[in-house]
Amino acid sequence: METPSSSLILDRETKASERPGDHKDELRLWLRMLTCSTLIETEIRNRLREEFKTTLPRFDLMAQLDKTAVGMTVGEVSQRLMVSNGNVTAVVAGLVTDGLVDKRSAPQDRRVQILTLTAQGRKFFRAMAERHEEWIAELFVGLDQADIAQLFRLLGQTKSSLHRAIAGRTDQAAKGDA
Amino acid sequence: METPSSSLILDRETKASERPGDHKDELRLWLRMLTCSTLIETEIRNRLREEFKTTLPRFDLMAQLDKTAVGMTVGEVSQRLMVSNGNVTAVVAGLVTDGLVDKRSAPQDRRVQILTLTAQGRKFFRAMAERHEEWIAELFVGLDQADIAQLFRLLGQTKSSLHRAIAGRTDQAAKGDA
DNA sequence: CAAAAATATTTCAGGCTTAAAATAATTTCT
DNA sequence: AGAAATTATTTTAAGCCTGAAATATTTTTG
Repeated sequence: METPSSSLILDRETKASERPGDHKDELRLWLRMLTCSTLIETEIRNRLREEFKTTLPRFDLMAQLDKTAVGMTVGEVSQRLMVSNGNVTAVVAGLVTDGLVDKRSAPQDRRVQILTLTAQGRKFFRAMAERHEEWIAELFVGLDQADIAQLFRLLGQTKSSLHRAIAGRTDQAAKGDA
Repeated sequence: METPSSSLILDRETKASERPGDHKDELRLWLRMLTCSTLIETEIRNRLREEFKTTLPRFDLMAQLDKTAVGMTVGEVSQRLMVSNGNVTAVVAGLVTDGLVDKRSAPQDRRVQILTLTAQGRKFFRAMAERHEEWIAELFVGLDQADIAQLFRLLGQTKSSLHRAIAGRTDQAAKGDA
Protein backbone atom coordinates (compact mmCIF):
# COMPACT_ATOMS: atom_id res chain seq x y z
CA MET A 1 0.00 0.00 0.00
CA GLU A 2 1.42 3.32 -1.01
CA THR A 3 0.79 6.75 0.45
CA PRO A 4 0.10 9.54 -2.07
CA SER A 5 3.37 11.25 -1.11
CA SER A 6 5.49 8.21 -1.89
CA SER A 7 4.17 7.97 -5.42
CA LEU A 8 4.85 11.67 -5.92
CA ILE A 9 8.44 11.06 -4.95
CA LEU A 10 8.50 8.13 -7.34
CA ASP A 11 7.50 10.46 -10.16
CA ARG A 12 10.12 13.02 -9.39
CA GLU A 13 13.17 10.89 -8.64
CA THR A 14 13.01 7.62 -10.48
CA LYS A 15 15.64 5.30 -9.05
CA ALA A 16 15.88 1.90 -10.68
CA SER A 17 15.24 0.10 -7.40
CA GLU A 18 11.93 1.94 -7.09
CA ARG A 19 10.75 0.93 -10.56
CA PRO A 20 10.11 -2.79 -10.65
CA GLY A 21 10.07 -3.95 -14.25
CA ASP A 22 12.48 -1.28 -15.44
CA HIS A 23 15.82 -2.57 -16.65
CA LYS A 24 17.11 0.31 -18.73
CA ASP A 25 20.49 0.34 -16.98
CA GLU A 26 21.21 -3.26 -17.89
CA LEU A 27 20.17 -2.54 -21.44
CA ARG A 28 22.44 0.50 -21.72
CA LEU A 29 25.27 -1.55 -20.25
CA TRP A 30 24.78 -4.29 -22.81
CA LEU A 31 24.64 -1.83 -25.71
CA ARG A 32 27.84 -0.18 -24.58
CA MET A 33 29.60 -3.52 -24.20
CA LEU A 34 28.43 -4.52 -27.66
CA THR A 35 29.73 -1.26 -29.11
CA CYS A 36 33.16 -1.85 -27.59
CA SER A 37 33.32 -5.45 -28.80
CA THR A 38 32.20 -4.50 -32.28
CA LEU A 39 34.72 -1.66 -32.55
CA ILE A 40 37.59 -3.91 -31.48
CA GLU A 41 36.51 -6.80 -33.66
CA THR A 42 36.08 -4.66 -36.76
CA GLU A 43 39.47 -3.01 -36.23
CA ILE A 44 41.22 -6.37 -35.77
CA ARG A 45 39.50 -7.74 -38.88
CA ASN A 46 40.70 -4.74 -40.89
CA ARG A 47 44.27 -5.04 -39.67
CA LEU A 48 44.41 -8.80 -40.24
CA ARG A 49 43.21 -8.25 -43.79
CA GLU A 50 45.59 -5.37 -44.52
CA GLU A 51 48.69 -6.73 -42.86
CA PHE A 52 48.26 -10.50 -43.25
CA LYS A 53 45.63 -10.98 -45.94
CA THR A 54 43.62 -13.22 -43.65
CA THR A 55 40.42 -13.26 -41.62
CA LEU A 56 39.49 -13.28 -37.93
CA PRO A 57 37.83 -16.73 -37.99
CA ARG A 58 41.02 -18.19 -39.43
CA PHE A 59 43.16 -16.39 -36.86
CA ASP A 60 40.94 -17.60 -34.02
CA LEU A 61 41.05 -21.17 -35.23
CA MET A 62 44.83 -21.15 -35.55
CA ALA A 63 45.08 -19.60 -32.08
CA GLN A 64 43.37 -22.68 -30.65
CA LEU A 65 45.65 -25.06 -32.49
CA ASP A 66 48.72 -23.12 -31.38
CA LYS A 67 47.86 -23.90 -27.75
CA THR A 68 48.47 -27.60 -28.13
CA ALA A 69 51.36 -29.75 -29.29
CA VAL A 70 49.30 -32.88 -30.00
CA GLY A 71 46.49 -31.28 -32.02
CA MET A 72 42.81 -30.85 -31.36
CA THR A 73 39.62 -32.46 -32.63
CA VAL A 74 36.97 -30.59 -34.61
CA GLY A 75 34.62 -30.84 -31.65
CA GLU A 76 37.14 -29.44 -29.21
CA VAL A 77 37.83 -26.44 -31.43
CA SER A 78 34.16 -25.77 -32.03
CA GLN A 79 33.47 -25.84 -28.30
CA ARG A 80 36.33 -23.51 -27.44
CA LEU A 81 35.46 -21.04 -30.18
CA MET A 82 31.74 -21.29 -29.40
CA VAL A 83 30.87 -21.91 -33.04
CA SER A 84 29.15 -24.83 -34.77
CA ASN A 85 30.93 -27.96 -35.93
CA GLY A 86 30.01 -27.27 -39.51
CA ASN A 87 31.67 -23.90 -39.28
CA VAL A 88 34.93 -25.43 -38.08
CA THR A 89 34.80 -27.92 -40.93
CA ALA A 90 34.45 -25.11 -43.44
CA VAL A 91 37.14 -22.81 -42.05
CA VAL A 92 39.56 -25.72 -41.63
CA ALA A 93 39.02 -26.65 -45.28
CA GLY A 94 40.38 -23.26 -46.32
CA LEU A 95 43.35 -23.48 -43.96
CA VAL A 96 44.21 -26.98 -45.20
CA THR A 97 44.11 -25.75 -48.80
CA ASP A 98 46.53 -22.98 -47.85
CA GLY A 99 48.88 -25.46 -46.18
CA LEU A 100 48.50 -23.91 -42.73
CA VAL A 101 46.64 -26.74 -41.02
CA ASP A 102 46.92 -30.50 -41.21
CA LYS A 103 43.89 -32.75 -40.77
CA ARG A 104 43.92 -36.53 -40.30
CA SER A 105 41.60 -39.05 -38.72
CA ALA A 106 42.72 -40.46 -35.40
CA PRO A 107 44.09 -44.00 -35.78
CA GLN A 108 42.19 -45.42 -32.78
CA ASP A 109 38.83 -43.75 -33.53
CA ARG A 110 38.17 -43.02 -37.15
CA ARG A 111 35.22 -40.73 -36.41
CA VAL A 112 37.61 -38.18 -34.96
CA GLN A 113 39.62 -35.71 -37.02
CA ILE A 114 42.86 -34.42 -35.49
CA LEU A 115 43.77 -30.88 -36.49
CA THR A 116 47.30 -29.51 -36.11
CA LEU A 117 49.17 -26.46 -37.36
CA THR A 118 51.75 -27.21 -40.04
CA ALA A 119 55.24 -25.78 -39.52
CA GLN A 120 54.31 -23.02 -41.95
CA GLY A 121 51.02 -22.45 -40.15
CA ARG A 122 52.69 -22.19 -36.76
CA LYS A 123 55.26 -19.71 -38.02
CA PHE A 124 52.59 -17.61 -39.72
CA PHE A 125 50.37 -17.64 -36.66
CA ARG A 126 53.12 -16.64 -34.26
CA ALA A 127 53.93 -13.60 -36.41
CA MET A 128 50.26 -12.58 -36.44
CA ALA A 129 49.85 -13.21 -32.72
CA GLU A 130 52.67 -10.84 -31.88
CA ARG A 131 51.15 -8.04 -33.93
CA HIS A 132 47.69 -8.86 -32.61
CA GLU A 133 48.85 -8.41 -29.04
CA GLU A 134 50.31 -5.02 -29.91
CA TRP A 135 47.10 -3.93 -31.61
CA ILE A 136 45.01 -4.83 -28.58
CA ALA A 137 47.34 -2.95 -26.25
CA GLU A 138 47.13 0.06 -28.53
CA LEU A 139 43.34 -0.02 -28.46
CA PHE A 140 43.20 -0.15 -24.63
CA VAL A 141 45.86 2.50 -24.15
CA GLY A 142 43.37 4.88 -22.48
CA LEU A 143 42.99 2.54 -19.50
CA ASP A 144 45.62 2.31 -16.77
CA GLN A 145 46.56 -0.88 -14.95
CA ALA A 146 43.98 -0.37 -12.21
CA ASP A 147 41.18 0.20 -14.74
CA ILE A 148 42.15 -2.94 -16.61
CA ALA A 149 42.19 -5.00 -13.43
CA GLN A 150 38.81 -3.67 -12.33
CA LEU A 151 37.22 -4.14 -15.71
CA PHE A 152 38.61 -7.66 -15.89
CA ARG A 153 37.13 -8.43 -12.49
CA LEU A 154 33.70 -7.03 -13.34
CA LEU A 155 33.61 -8.94 -16.61
CA GLY A 156 34.47 -12.06 -14.63
CA GLN A 157 31.37 -11.49 -12.50
CA THR A 158 29.37 -10.87 -15.63
CA LYS A 159 30.60 -14.11 -17.16
CA SER A 160 29.52 -16.07 -14.06
CA SER A 161 26.14 -14.40 -14.10
CA LEU A 162 25.68 -15.26 -17.77
CA HIS A 163 26.65 -18.89 -17.29
CA ARG A 164 24.21 -19.27 -14.40
CA ALA A 165 21.34 -17.57 -16.24
CA ILE A 166 21.90 -19.51 -19.46
CA ALA A 167 22.37 -22.86 -17.70
CA GLY A 168 19.22 -22.21 -15.68
CA ARG A 169 17.11 -21.61 -18.76
CA THR A 170 18.61 -24.52 -20.68
CA ASP A 171 17.75 -26.83 -17.78
CA GLN A 172 14.17 -25.59 -17.71
CA ALA A 173 13.81 -26.12 -21.46
CA ALA A 174 15.19 -29.64 -21.11
CA LYS A 175 12.68 -30.36 -18.32
CA GLY A 176 9.89 -29.04 -20.54
CA ASP A 177 10.93 -31.36 -23.35
CA ALA A 178 11.02 -34.47 -21.16
CA MET B 1 72.82 -1.12 -18.65
CA GLU B 2 71.42 -3.51 -16.06
CA THR B 3 73.11 -4.96 -13.02
CA PRO B 4 72.88 -8.74 -12.67
CA SER B 5 70.72 -8.40 -9.56
CA SER B 6 68.04 -6.32 -11.29
CA SER B 7 67.55 -8.91 -14.02
CA LEU B 8 67.29 -11.60 -11.37
CA ILE B 9 64.47 -9.67 -9.75
CA LEU B 10 62.86 -9.24 -13.14
CA ASP B 11 62.88 -13.01 -13.57
CA ARG B 12 61.35 -13.70 -10.21
CA GLU B 13 58.59 -11.12 -9.94
CA THR B 14 57.30 -10.19 -13.35
CA LYS B 15 55.07 -7.17 -13.03
CA ALA B 16 53.58 -5.84 -16.24
CA SER B 17 55.11 -2.41 -15.73
CA GLU B 18 58.53 -4.04 -15.61
CA ARG B 19 58.07 -5.90 -18.87
CA PRO B 20 58.02 -3.45 -21.74
CA GLY B 21 56.46 -5.11 -24.77
CA ASP B 22 54.27 -7.42 -22.72
CA HIS B 23 50.54 -6.82 -23.07
CA LYS B 24 49.06 -10.04 -21.79
CA ASP B 25 46.66 -8.24 -19.44
CA GLU B 26 45.06 -6.28 -22.25
CA LEU B 27 44.76 -9.47 -24.26
CA ARG B 28 43.11 -11.37 -21.41
CA LEU B 29 40.75 -8.45 -20.91
CA TRP B 30 39.75 -8.47 -24.56
CA LEU B 31 39.20 -12.22 -24.61
CA ARG B 32 36.99 -12.01 -21.55
CA MET B 33 34.97 -9.15 -23.01
CA LEU B 34 34.55 -11.11 -26.22
CA THR B 35 33.37 -14.15 -24.28
CA CYS B 36 30.72 -12.08 -22.50
CA SER B 37 29.50 -10.45 -25.69
CA THR B 38 29.36 -13.75 -27.54
CA LEU B 39 27.45 -15.46 -24.73
CA ILE B 40 24.86 -12.68 -24.59
CA GLU B 41 24.52 -12.40 -28.33
CA THR B 42 24.10 -16.14 -28.83
CA GLU B 43 21.50 -16.33 -26.07
CA ILE B 44 19.52 -13.40 -27.49
CA ARG B 45 19.65 -14.94 -30.98
CA ASN B 46 18.31 -18.22 -29.59
CA ARG B 47 15.47 -16.56 -27.72
CA LEU B 48 14.50 -14.35 -30.66
CA ARG B 49 14.33 -17.44 -32.84
CA GLU B 50 12.38 -19.53 -30.34
CA GLU B 51 9.97 -16.89 -29.12
CA PHE B 52 9.55 -14.64 -32.16
CA LYS B 53 10.85 -16.65 -35.13
CA THR B 54 13.14 -13.82 -36.11
CA THR B 55 16.83 -12.92 -36.13
CA LEU B 56 19.08 -10.47 -34.30
CA PRO B 57 19.98 -8.40 -37.39
CA ARG B 58 16.28 -7.87 -38.06
CA PHE B 59 15.64 -6.94 -34.45
CA ASP B 60 18.53 -4.48 -34.45
CA LEU B 61 17.38 -2.85 -37.64
CA MET B 62 13.83 -2.47 -36.38
CA ALA B 63 15.19 -1.03 -33.13
CA GLN B 64 16.77 1.81 -35.07
CA LEU B 65 13.59 2.54 -36.99
CA ASP B 66 11.57 2.49 -33.79
CA LYS B 67 13.61 5.45 -32.49
CA THR B 68 12.26 7.84 -35.11
CA ALA B 69 8.84 9.01 -36.19
CA VAL B 70 9.90 10.29 -39.62
CA GLY B 71 11.96 7.32 -40.76
CA MET B 72 15.64 6.86 -41.47
CA THR B 73 17.78 6.51 -44.59
CA VAL B 74 19.75 3.40 -45.48
CA GLY B 75 22.98 5.25 -44.78
CA GLU B 76 21.85 6.43 -41.35
CA VAL B 77 20.87 2.93 -40.31
CA SER B 78 24.09 1.41 -41.60
CA GLN B 79 26.13 3.98 -39.69
CA ARG B 80 24.26 3.46 -36.44
CA LEU B 81 24.42 -0.31 -36.64
CA MET B 82 28.05 -0.20 -37.79
CA VAL B 83 27.35 -2.50 -40.73
CA SER B 84 27.76 -2.03 -44.49
CA ASN B 85 25.17 -0.37 -46.70
CA GLY B 86 24.74 -3.55 -48.70
CA ASN B 87 23.90 -5.40 -45.53
CA VAL B 88 21.13 -2.96 -44.66
CA THR B 89 19.75 -3.27 -48.18
CA ALA B 90 19.60 -7.06 -47.82
CA VAL B 91 18.06 -7.19 -44.35
CA VAL B 92 15.52 -4.49 -45.23
CA ALA B 93 14.47 -6.51 -48.28
CA GLY B 94 13.39 -9.34 -45.99
CA LEU B 95 11.55 -7.02 -43.61
CA VAL B 96 9.71 -5.34 -46.49
CA THR B 97 8.65 -8.75 -47.80
CA ASP B 98 7.25 -9.58 -44.35
CA GLY B 99 5.34 -6.29 -44.22
CA LEU B 100 7.28 -4.98 -41.21
CA VAL B 101 9.14 -2.14 -42.90
CA ASP B 102 8.19 0.36 -45.56
CA LYS B 103 10.74 1.70 -48.03
CA ARG B 104 10.24 4.66 -50.38
CA SER B 105 12.54 7.10 -52.10
CA ALA B 106 12.56 10.63 -50.71
CA PRO B 107 10.55 13.04 -52.88
CA GLN B 108 13.19 15.79 -52.83
CA ASP B 109 16.23 13.54 -53.39
CA ARG B 110 15.58 10.38 -55.29
CA ARG B 111 18.92 8.82 -54.38
CA VAL B 112 17.76 8.50 -50.79
CA GLN B 113 15.55 5.68 -49.51
CA ILE B 114 13.43 6.40 -46.44
CA LEU B 115 12.79 3.43 -44.18
CA THR B 116 9.95 3.32 -41.65
CA LEU B 117 8.29 0.66 -39.54
CA THR B 118 4.81 -0.27 -40.68
CA ALA B 119 2.07 -0.30 -38.03
CA GLN B 120 2.45 -4.06 -37.90
CA GLY B 121 6.22 -3.74 -37.69
CA ARG B 122 6.04 -1.27 -34.83
CA LYS B 123 3.64 -3.44 -32.86
CA PHE B 124 5.77 -6.53 -33.42
CA PHE B 125 8.96 -4.72 -32.47
CA ARG B 126 7.53 -3.27 -29.27
CA ALA B 127 6.50 -6.73 -28.11
CA MET B 128 9.98 -8.06 -28.80
CA ALA B 129 11.69 -5.07 -27.19
CA GLU B 130 9.84 -5.63 -23.94
CA ARG B 131 10.91 -9.26 -23.75
CA HIS B 132 14.42 -8.36 -24.88
CA GLU B 133 14.80 -5.96 -21.99
CA GLU B 134 13.72 -8.66 -19.56
CA TRP B 135 16.17 -11.15 -21.03
CA ILE B 136 19.08 -8.75 -20.67
CA ALA B 137 18.17 -8.00 -17.06
CA GLU B 138 17.98 -11.71 -16.38
CA LEU B 139 21.46 -12.26 -17.82
CA PHE B 140 23.02 -9.49 -15.69
CA VAL B 141 21.22 -10.53 -12.51
CA GLY B 142 24.51 -11.40 -10.77
CA LEU B 143 25.60 -7.73 -10.82
CA ASP B 144 24.23 -5.22 -8.33
CA GLN B 145 23.53 -1.57 -9.13
CA ALA B 146 27.01 -0.41 -8.14
CA ASP B 147 28.68 -3.07 -10.30
CA ILE B 148 26.56 -2.07 -13.26
CA ALA B 149 27.39 1.61 -12.82
CA GLN B 150 31.09 0.90 -12.50
CA LEU B 151 31.18 -1.45 -15.48
CA PHE B 152 29.26 1.10 -17.52
CA ARG B 153 31.77 3.77 -16.61
CA LEU B 154 34.80 1.63 -17.44
CA LEU B 155 33.31 0.62 -20.77
CA GLY B 156 32.76 4.30 -21.45
CA GLN B 157 36.47 4.90 -20.96
CA THR B 158 37.21 1.92 -23.16
CA LYS B 159 34.97 3.29 -25.87
CA SER B 160 36.80 6.63 -25.83
CA SER B 161 40.15 4.89 -25.97
CA LEU B 162 39.01 2.81 -28.94
CA HIS B 163 37.70 5.82 -30.83
CA ARG B 164 40.94 7.70 -30.32
CA ALA B 165 43.14 4.74 -31.32
CA ILE B 166 41.06 3.91 -34.39
CA ALA B 167 40.74 7.53 -35.53
CA GLY B 168 44.48 7.97 -35.08
CA ARG B 169 45.32 5.05 -37.31
CA THR B 170 42.70 5.95 -39.92
CA ASP B 171 44.18 9.45 -40.15
CA GLN B 172 47.66 8.05 -40.64
CA ALA B 173 46.46 5.72 -43.38
CA ALA B 174 44.73 8.64 -45.12
CA LYS B 175 47.94 10.68 -44.92
CA GLY B 176 49.86 7.75 -46.43
CA ASP B 177 47.41 7.56 -49.34
CA ALA B 178 47.62 11.25 -50.16
C1' DC C 1 27.00 -61.22 -31.89
C1' DA C 2 23.59 -58.09 -33.86
C1' DA C 3 20.52 -54.29 -33.05
C1' DA C 4 20.17 -49.97 -30.96
C1' DA C 5 22.06 -45.96 -29.04
C1' DA C 6 25.55 -42.70 -28.85
C1' DT C 7 29.24 -39.89 -30.78
C1' DA C 8 31.93 -37.10 -34.29
C1' DT C 9 31.85 -34.95 -38.33
C1' DT C 10 30.08 -33.37 -42.78
C1' DT C 11 26.61 -31.70 -45.83
C1' DC C 12 22.92 -28.68 -46.91
C1' DA C 13 19.86 -24.76 -47.31
C1' DG C 14 19.36 -20.33 -45.94
C1' DG C 15 20.61 -16.02 -43.96
C1' DC C 16 24.28 -12.51 -42.68
C1' DT C 17 28.28 -9.83 -43.85
C1' DT C 18 31.78 -7.50 -46.30
C1' DA C 19 34.56 -4.91 -49.90
C1' DA C 20 34.52 -3.49 -54.31
C1' DA C 21 32.30 -2.38 -58.53
C1' DA C 22 28.24 -0.64 -60.70
C1' DT C 23 24.26 2.38 -60.96
C1' DA C 24 21.62 6.41 -60.27
C1' DA C 25 20.90 11.02 -58.82
C1' DT C 26 22.45 15.45 -57.24
C1' DT C 27 25.74 19.15 -56.66
C1' DT C 28 29.71 21.80 -57.96
C1' DC C 29 32.59 24.03 -61.11
C1' DT C 30 33.80 26.33 -65.28
C1' DA D 1 24.31 24.62 -69.51
C1' DG D 2 27.46 20.68 -69.52
C1' DA D 3 31.31 18.11 -67.52
C1' DA D 4 33.19 16.46 -63.41
C1' DA D 5 32.88 15.29 -58.78
C1' DT D 6 30.20 13.76 -55.04
C1' DT D 7 26.69 11.18 -52.69
C1' DA D 8 23.36 7.25 -51.80
C1' DT D 9 22.23 2.92 -52.75
C1' DT D 10 22.35 -1.64 -54.96
C1' DT D 11 24.61 -5.52 -56.91
C1' DT D 12 28.00 -9.03 -56.90
C1' DA D 13 31.23 -12.51 -55.42
C1' DA D 14 33.08 -14.66 -51.72
C1' DG D 15 33.33 -16.11 -47.06
C1' DC D 16 31.18 -16.90 -42.42
C1' DC D 17 27.68 -19.01 -39.64
C1' DT D 18 23.79 -21.73 -38.05
C1' DG D 19 20.47 -25.63 -37.18
C1' DA D 20 18.97 -29.70 -38.92
C1' DA D 21 19.55 -33.77 -41.52
C1' DA D 22 22.70 -37.18 -43.18
C1' DT D 23 26.77 -40.14 -42.81
C1' DA D 24 30.17 -42.84 -40.64
C1' DT D 25 32.01 -45.00 -36.74
C1' DT D 26 32.13 -46.78 -32.11
C1' DT D 27 29.94 -48.29 -27.87
C1' DT D 28 26.26 -50.30 -25.37
C1' DT D 29 22.68 -53.51 -24.71
C1' DG D 30 19.82 -57.45 -25.09
